[in-house]
Amino acid sequence: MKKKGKRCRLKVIIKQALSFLLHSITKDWWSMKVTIYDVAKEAGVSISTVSRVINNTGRISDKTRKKVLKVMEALHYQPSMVASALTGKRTRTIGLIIPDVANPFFAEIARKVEDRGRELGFNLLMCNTDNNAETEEMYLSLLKQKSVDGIIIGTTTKNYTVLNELLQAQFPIAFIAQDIPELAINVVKVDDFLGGYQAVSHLVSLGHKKIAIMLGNLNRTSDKDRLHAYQQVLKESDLEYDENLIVYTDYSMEDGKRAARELLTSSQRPTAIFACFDSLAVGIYQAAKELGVSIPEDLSVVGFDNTILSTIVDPPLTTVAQPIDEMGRQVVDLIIKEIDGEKHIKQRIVLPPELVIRQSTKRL
Amino acid sequence: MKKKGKRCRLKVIIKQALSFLLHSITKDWWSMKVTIYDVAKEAGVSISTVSRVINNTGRISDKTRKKVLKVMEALHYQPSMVASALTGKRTRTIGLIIPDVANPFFAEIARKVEDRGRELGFNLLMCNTDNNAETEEMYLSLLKQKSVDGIIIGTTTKNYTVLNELLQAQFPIAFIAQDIPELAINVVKVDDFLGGYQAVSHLVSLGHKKIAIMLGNLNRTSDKDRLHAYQQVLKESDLEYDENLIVYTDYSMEDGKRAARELLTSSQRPTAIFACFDSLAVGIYQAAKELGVSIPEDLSVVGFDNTILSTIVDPPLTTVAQPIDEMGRQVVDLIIKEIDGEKHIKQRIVLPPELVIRQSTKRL
DNA sequence: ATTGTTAGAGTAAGCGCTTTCTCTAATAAA
DNA sequence: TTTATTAGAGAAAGCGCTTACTCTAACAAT
Repeated sequence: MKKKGKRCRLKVIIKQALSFLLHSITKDWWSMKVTIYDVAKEAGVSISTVSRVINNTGRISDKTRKKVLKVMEALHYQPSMVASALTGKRTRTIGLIIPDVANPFFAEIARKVEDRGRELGFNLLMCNTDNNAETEEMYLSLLKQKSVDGIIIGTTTKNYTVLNELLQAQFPIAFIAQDIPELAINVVKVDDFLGGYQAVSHLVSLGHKKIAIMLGNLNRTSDKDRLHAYQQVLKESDLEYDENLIVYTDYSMEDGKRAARELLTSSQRPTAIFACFDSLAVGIYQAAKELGVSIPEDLSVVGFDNTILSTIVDPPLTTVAQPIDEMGRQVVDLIIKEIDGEKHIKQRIVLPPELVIRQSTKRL
Repeated sequence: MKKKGKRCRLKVIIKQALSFLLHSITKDWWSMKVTIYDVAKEAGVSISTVSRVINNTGRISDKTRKKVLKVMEALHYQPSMVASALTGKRTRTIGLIIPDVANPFFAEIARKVEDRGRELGFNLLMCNTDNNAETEEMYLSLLKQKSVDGIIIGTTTKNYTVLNELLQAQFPIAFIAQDIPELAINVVKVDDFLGGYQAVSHLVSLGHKKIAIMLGNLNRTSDKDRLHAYQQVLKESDLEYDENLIVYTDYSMEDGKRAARELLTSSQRPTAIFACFDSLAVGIYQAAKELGVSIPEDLSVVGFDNTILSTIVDPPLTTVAQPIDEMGRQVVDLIIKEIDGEKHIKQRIVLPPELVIRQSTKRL
């Protein structure tokens, strides 16, 4: 009575007083959290035995196991993951840091990641940062505080400090659609160079000579790679490289629209644009419509991502497909492999893109 | 040495041996999880004192507080939320159950909910169920096991059993864009009847007489309300009510497309369709395009939601706007109020919709 | 000078589990 | 029959924190 003092007070007294009812009552009407102690007492065994049947570890006689299981069911017992997390087990939760779920590309990624996570018994803590470094840093350390088992990052991190700390702490981290070449990290991404190459080649093969490229900032390796591809195709095709046709913007529709408006009204109006994200491409559609430029007659557009957007716009957008399904699946597998710690080696998985030709591009 | 046996072993020995370095070293290179004990020892106080400065409770002299804070910083100490959750404090995590983040409507909701949650210091555990009852039930109990502080539901639950259990257990729950009229629960939603009324009235005012409605299943109160509005407008306008113009489907683009194809090729082809979700409307656009039916010339379409989709399609979609921002904000506020337990009264918050007229509707 | 307060800080129990030991009884080996 | 094993289960420590309670020294009141 002294030892487990508090535990022995009101709660237990009531439980005991009513325990005779427990066998016949299946509904958890009383809803006082039932713990492993309650199960143990009710089953007449020790908590360690109960723990063993929960985790299916150690040796237990079949009779005991059955008895405990029955009681667990009768009491509607559900082990507290908080408690088990405290004693060293995983939280079975992973953090997902992305710029913005409202952006279809990331929404689709989030969906796939969650799906795979669920299959493997992990939940997703979703964090939107708008690529804001502070928010990102906040989340990074918050997630650690919450003891998530790992973090999947899809944002343009520049938080090398925090990141390095986590990395050094052996904290499981994996990047999706995003890379930091100078770090030994887990990455799953599409082959951006190849994707860019396919996109621009396609345009060139259609006879376009004045091809613009619209991209985010160069901190993103993916953007950089796509730009390099663009440059290389131009060079290989002996096309003139015009600085004015390189447009830096952000990643939203509005950004694309703004940039496109400028581009389309300039004296150097291109006949084709390679937009590094579908969302930018949509912005281009809108600007074009405003300006009476018709796609693909007056302007060919190639996007990147192959999100749902590309099938919705009119005309359907020719775009470079990222294997979002596969990517989502693989990051999760990657990070869980690291979580399980089976002498995991950090690796980069680069998946092939696929040019999906629809109706936004036309021979000149 | 016996009392805190394990705690006093290798880890602490190493820590002590190296403690003289701690003042000068700011990087957490050694990355052994630093606990409240380390801070206490380093600061020369008891853990309860450290706890007090962390939580800013009880009385502490300024001198002590400063000292402790300094050590916390030096050691890069971050309290474990798992541990504090076990001792009765909140996990500061709420669960969000929706059908599918890849659906723009829910993606936008998820975003707003997360934003407000972040402002208030809560994280979001995201769960996609595809409206599958089993998945939903699984999540419901999993979230409880993970001790989330509350659950926001945006799916068409039929899990009255589990739900009732949670409700009876006083577990904080709030619904968004979704209601179960026969239960006393927290709900934030748009006025579906009014929205439907606006949509159909608009169509009627444009001279349409053969108006179809496309909706999900009637388990959703929202769909039911919109249908009732449809019926009421028809009645008020003395228009013929034709069962064949009521189309039940699901909520995805594909569903909309399929249903629209049928509707548009039937002998009873309507001149206007009220789609209960933007996604369905987009499906209609696609079917219409396939069939050479032009919008709005041959067919007027009104959507519902006002997601990003409605501005992307061509022509821009006339739709009933849900105040997603406000809704997201309010559910979070609602549920947090219940979490904080300030004698919270369950309530339904019904927000006004707004008909946004774009170019998908035309006078007959 | 004596007693009463109280500010400031420490002690220790407890949260609900996991896990290492330890112990007992039953079975196998001698 | 005696001893060695071992299957099965309990005891107890510990995870990192919160908090009720206790204690002490300093100051105020008498």
